[in-house]
Amino acid sequence: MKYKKRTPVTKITIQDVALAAGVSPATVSKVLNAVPYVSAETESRVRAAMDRLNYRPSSIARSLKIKSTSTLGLITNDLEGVFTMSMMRGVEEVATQQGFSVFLCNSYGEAERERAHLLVLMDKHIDGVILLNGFRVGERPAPALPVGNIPVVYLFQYTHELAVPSIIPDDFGGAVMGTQHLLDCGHRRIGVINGPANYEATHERLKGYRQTLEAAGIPFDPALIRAGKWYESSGYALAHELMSQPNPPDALFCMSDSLAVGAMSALRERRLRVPDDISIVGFDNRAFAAHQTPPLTTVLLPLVEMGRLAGELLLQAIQTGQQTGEIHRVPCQFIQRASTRLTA
Amino acid sequence: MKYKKRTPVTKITIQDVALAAGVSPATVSKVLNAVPYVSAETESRVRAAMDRLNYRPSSIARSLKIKSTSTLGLITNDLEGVFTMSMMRGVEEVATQQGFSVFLCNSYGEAERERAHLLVLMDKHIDGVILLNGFRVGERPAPALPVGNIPVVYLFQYTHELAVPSIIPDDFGGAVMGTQHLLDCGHRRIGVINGPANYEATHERLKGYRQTLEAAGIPFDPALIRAGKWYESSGYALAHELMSQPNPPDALFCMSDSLAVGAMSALRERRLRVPDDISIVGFDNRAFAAHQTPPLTTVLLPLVEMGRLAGELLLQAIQTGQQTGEIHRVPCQFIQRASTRLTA
DNA sequence: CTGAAAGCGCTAACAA
DNA sequence: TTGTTAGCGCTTTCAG
Repeated sequence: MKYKKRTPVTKITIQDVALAAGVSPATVSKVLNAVPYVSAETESRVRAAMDRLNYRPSSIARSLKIKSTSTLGLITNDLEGVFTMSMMRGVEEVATQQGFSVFLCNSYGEAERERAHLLVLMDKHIDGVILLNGFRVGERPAPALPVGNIPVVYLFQYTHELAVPSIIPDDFGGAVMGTQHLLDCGHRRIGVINGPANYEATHERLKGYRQTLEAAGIPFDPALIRAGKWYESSGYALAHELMSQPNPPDALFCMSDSLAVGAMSALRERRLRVPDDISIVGFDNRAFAAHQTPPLTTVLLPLVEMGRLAGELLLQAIQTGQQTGEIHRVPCQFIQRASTRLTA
Repeated sequence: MKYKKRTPVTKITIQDVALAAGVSPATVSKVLNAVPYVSAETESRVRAAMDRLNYRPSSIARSLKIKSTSTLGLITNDLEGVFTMSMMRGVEEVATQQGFSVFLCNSYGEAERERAHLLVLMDKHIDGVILLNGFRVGERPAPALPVGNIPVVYLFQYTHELAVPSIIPDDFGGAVMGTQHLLDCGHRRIGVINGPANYEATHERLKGYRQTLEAAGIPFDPALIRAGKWYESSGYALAHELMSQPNPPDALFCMSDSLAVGAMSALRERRLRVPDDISIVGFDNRAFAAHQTPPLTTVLLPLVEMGRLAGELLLQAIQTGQQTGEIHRVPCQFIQRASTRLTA
């Protein structure tokens, strides 16, 4: 009776519930937030009123009061990049699971747009932000706008200007896996078709290859190494080059699945059967890898897992209020399919 | 590793600005919202105070008052689908441009998750929602949760249960373009490699092909038509089938770029040069189409444009408060590259 | 255990 | 033109 009744046709508020349950709004708030010291009897009466009225608390009003929105921002520099999606999926997954929503923002790689997004995100009081790179792992500067004390994580990139977590794949480890598998298959002359030198990944992967080889007592032979673009056409051309040498490789480690597809097509032209005559391993585990003939053995880039980790680290930072400037290298995963096999 | 601890920071409010400018909060609000009848002198004083204090209004507080958040929800059933990204890009583009933010939600195609997302989106007071399909165009039921009076648009899908706008590509028109081009090149026996029958697109496209042929006075020959999966391997197999017939086609219209890539590889095996011996046209304009050898002539699926339209229609509905249950077919676009050419 | 009261930061009548 | 006054719907001391 002491609480003003409001028109029930509009939004149902905590007041309405209080009135219906014969308690005060404060009490309703308490059951809403699972605050202890509410009698079971009162609680059930309130709960009953809530779902009788079909009550849904307003996150806006709540946010205004508690200064937190259960919302995070995801700013990507490339919404078309081949790797972007999977990482986003991982982020969305853990965010949703923990009751957070994610704002999707595309900066197109432009600082000005990033600034603008950061501005509105901060106005909207997001609790944290992920800066996602869709192209290639690399270093980048601080956010285009000082984010004050809101937590940040770098995904598929890293920075030294801020003490925030970064998440990148373990390219080195992935190359070790691929190389070791080929070694285990009995191959001794393993050719490499790599990507452009301006990707850190190409160096990491080559290093992984080289180190694994040397650990197995096999000398590194520069004649077996080629590099070009990441595309199929490059794989095609370089495989031909590699195979037309006097002492050609008996296996090919292609540092992207596209490269591998191109190489397979060259191999086919040379009447070499995969995997009978030559084994081939790709990298990335793109969707099409499984649909090749034969299905491509490859090294999975742990994109979804990286996205998940990004989400987890961000949520953790939001909850604990602190974060460390650590670089997390997420391990790759070896995917055995039919383009490699044990040699006799 | 360095720890970054977050320090509490006192937010600057409209009060602070009012105080600093020697006016009332109401007046500051007025300049903020460009309400007329504020003297130029006062306005500039307020503005000065605002940026001296580095003031940023709280959208939360504002939203609570005005009951609108300049935010929309985007719920996709597939965050890995090949078409999803481009559509999202279009949506994000127009949203950002009009000062809206977009919440990214993945339903994984499950009604329960869609419901859950819708629930929190509505709690967060979004102004509208886009239901995006990442797989294939098709009909679907109403949203998994009654959305009351908030505007909805269906993207890459449509419904008859709700009078809301739907946006789909004009597959028929796209097929007409591809076929007409091949006709213009001088081809008369145009083979078709199609996708699975459980995609509406395959029927629309075949219809476009057939109608264009007949309009040109060329009888439809079922022997020239093949269908299978959308994958490369299918294109490869079906191209072989088609070409091993007594009277083989002199051109191939593949209803996806993947199919076209597979077909090209079969053609290469048969020692047929593209485009010298045979022309080939794809569909979709996936990223890899441009990187084939030769670069693939194809029909662009207008995904980004569709995303944009979805955003525009939604924003329009938000502004006008009304929407119509119309199905918008966005035209495809012909992309000429090097896999087709005029025959002598 | 429950409720009254005081806001969170902003907007919108209505006065002045 | 500008300021006063009420809230938007919720949380949170602090009394009772």
